[in-house]
Amino acid sequence: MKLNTETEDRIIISAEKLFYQKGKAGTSMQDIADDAGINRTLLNYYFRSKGQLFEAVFRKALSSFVPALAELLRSDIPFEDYVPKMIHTIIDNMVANPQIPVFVLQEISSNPDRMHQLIKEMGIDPQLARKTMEASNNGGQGNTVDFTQMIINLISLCIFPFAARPVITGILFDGDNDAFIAAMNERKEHLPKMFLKLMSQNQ
Amino acid sequence: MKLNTETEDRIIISAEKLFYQKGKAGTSMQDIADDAGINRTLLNYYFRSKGQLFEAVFRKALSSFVPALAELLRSDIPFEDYVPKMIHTIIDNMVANPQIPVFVLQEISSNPDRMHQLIKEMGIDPQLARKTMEASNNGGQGNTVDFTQMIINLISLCIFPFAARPVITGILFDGDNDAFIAAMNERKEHLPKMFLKLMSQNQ
DNA sequence: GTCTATATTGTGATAGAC
DNA sequence: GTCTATCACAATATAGAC
Repeated sequence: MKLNTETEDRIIISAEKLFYQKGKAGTSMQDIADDAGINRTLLNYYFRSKGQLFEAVFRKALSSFVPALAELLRSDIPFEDYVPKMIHTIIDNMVANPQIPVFVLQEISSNPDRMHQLIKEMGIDPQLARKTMEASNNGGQGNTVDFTQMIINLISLCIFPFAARPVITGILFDGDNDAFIAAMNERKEHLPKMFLKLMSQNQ
Repeated sequence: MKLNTETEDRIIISAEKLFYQKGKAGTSMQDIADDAGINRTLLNYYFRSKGQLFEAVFRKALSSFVPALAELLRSDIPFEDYVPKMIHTIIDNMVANPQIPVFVLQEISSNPDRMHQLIKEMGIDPQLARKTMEASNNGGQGNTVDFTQMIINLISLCIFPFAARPVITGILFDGDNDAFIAAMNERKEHLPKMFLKLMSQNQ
């Protein structure tokens, strides 16, 4: 087709950059147009409204990491087998797009009502999730509570450091962003070891 | 003094509520005035500008949990001794104010340049933090790397669940917010046990 | 301290020429 | 597809009456 879809791409790229950093309300259509180097009205031509443009960016952000999380809940292979794989997947995703966690969490926090709808769209069935949790937990003494906590631990350990990246880099790595990234990559080995130790003791 | 400072308090209360949920740009002065049930121009009378009102709210939010984190980095008692205390302190703080993590992280993400200034104001010396980390780590084989990771783990495990509260409540607790809070309180016992196991094995 | 009125600028969105 | 011109409205902020 036309090579002119280039314009649409530039809009998306600039919109992502600015929405990620400043949020929806903190970014004006003019800001995006300026960043993309195009006329402001073209944003309306391609996406009709700011809301629809934001929606496109938000969905794209979700789709970049939700499938991995959904698999975590849906999979029926033993928990300890896919923990290392999940950790690698999530952290690699976060290193590639460190701004997404805060962006998504802020949007969900602003519009909590969306969660129901989003959970459906993401193909996550809470009932199934719970069933999976209980089933996977058959080895131990039936401590299902610990299993729920384990999932919370897993995503917390993988995602939070990126949500708090400026803080952690500033305080623990003296502003050195490369050191932060290196530490995150180390975590891909560090965290699985941790989980293995915990699980070998727990059952 | 005058009981009329009541007005100022109502402004702060409404501003916190709205800024926490919708962010700075997502909240208008009119929104705050309406929520507080007062005239819009009174906001300017008391705080001069939206920026200064936001600043007051932001500082107050920081001061609600930064001291605890600062102590975590500054303290010279052995790591394993104050881990349980820190976990209790942080989680209790988060239960009382679950919206603060996203609020603060979003603001810092929007204005990363502030970090330098904030670190100074919070009384945290990165050099001292590192020294403390290395000193506390004298028992083991000099694996300082793991110690940095441990601190990241500690704050991740305590704070992230609250940043992702709507997501976790929606997916893991079927929308039941009380169940979420209960799980968070359980974590005050669960997490210290976890850390004890890890540290007893690590050295 | 609290209100009304107003100044000023910014914003999202559309119509219509090219 | 891209631009200019324009609209309606919302936003922050201030001046001045009470």
